[in-house]
Amino acid sequence: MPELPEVEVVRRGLARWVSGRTVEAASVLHLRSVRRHLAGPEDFSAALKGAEIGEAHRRGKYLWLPLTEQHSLVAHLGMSGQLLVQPATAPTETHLRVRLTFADSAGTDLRFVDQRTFGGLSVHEVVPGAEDGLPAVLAHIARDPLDDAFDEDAFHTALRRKRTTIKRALLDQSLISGVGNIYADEALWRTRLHYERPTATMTRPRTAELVTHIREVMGDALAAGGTSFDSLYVNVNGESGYFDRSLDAYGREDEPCRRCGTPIRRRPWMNRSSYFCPRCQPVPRTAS
DNA sequence: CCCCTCACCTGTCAGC
DNA sequence: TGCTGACAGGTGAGGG
Repeated sequence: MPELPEVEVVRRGLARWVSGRTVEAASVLHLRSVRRHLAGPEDFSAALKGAEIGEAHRRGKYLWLPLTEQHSLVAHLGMSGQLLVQPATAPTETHLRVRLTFADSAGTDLRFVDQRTFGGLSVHEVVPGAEDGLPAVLAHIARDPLDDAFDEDAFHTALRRKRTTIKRALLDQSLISGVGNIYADEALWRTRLHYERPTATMTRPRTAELVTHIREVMGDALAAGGTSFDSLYVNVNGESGYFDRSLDAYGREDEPCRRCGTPIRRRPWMNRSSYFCPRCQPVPRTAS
């Protein structure tokens, strides 16, 4: 499942292999993959036809490519999405949903492949005056912690104001973007925070520590997964080597905590799972 | 307004 | 062998 580091790898691949090219045609092979393009698939294809693709941008797990001064193509990979630059002659993937062809002689196309169709592509209006072509529909997404413009003070203030728990807050994209279930558990383990810690009890130094650990865990993942983009493939798959080697909490139920040896526990949480060390990350004394 | 739950989607795997 | 259900989880609509 692509999280921020994987999406950043995709962004770099798009920048290298797609930016600057002119779209010849866009074919929609699965309606659900363009459901966020409210004007429908024909309008989606028409908006892309003949457009010159601009610089590749990312905020959290969203990607966008400016098409004109007023419109950008937005991509979200969801749970299983991939953007692949393939030789035009390569066989059609089982879950190919959208294909873009280009008006040049490079001989490659851009394919959106998505088994579970949680992700999608859509064209949206740009925030007026936004030089990076930021689509208005993404304006509410907070900066991510790898972004120079990430505002740690504002994040801390928002945490203090909320009456919720820390892991919910980490997954709230309007507070901080790019953190998914896996990196939330990893960062909380590194910070020795229980996932149900009330956000209102966070101190400024504790927030700073947490943000540092989020940056580190994402940076480690980017370093481990960032080697494959220098190829013909704009590759994302959840099987990056990082996941196999470097996780301390996520997916390690009953395995010993790498700090204290206590078995890692798994708890059902919001229709998913939370993994934590019951000794390093004790349950907060108060639940409110 | 704020917070929480759940639908959406498909492939894999454990258990019967 | 074949069926059933749990699980994976980002996002946003809708309910309380």
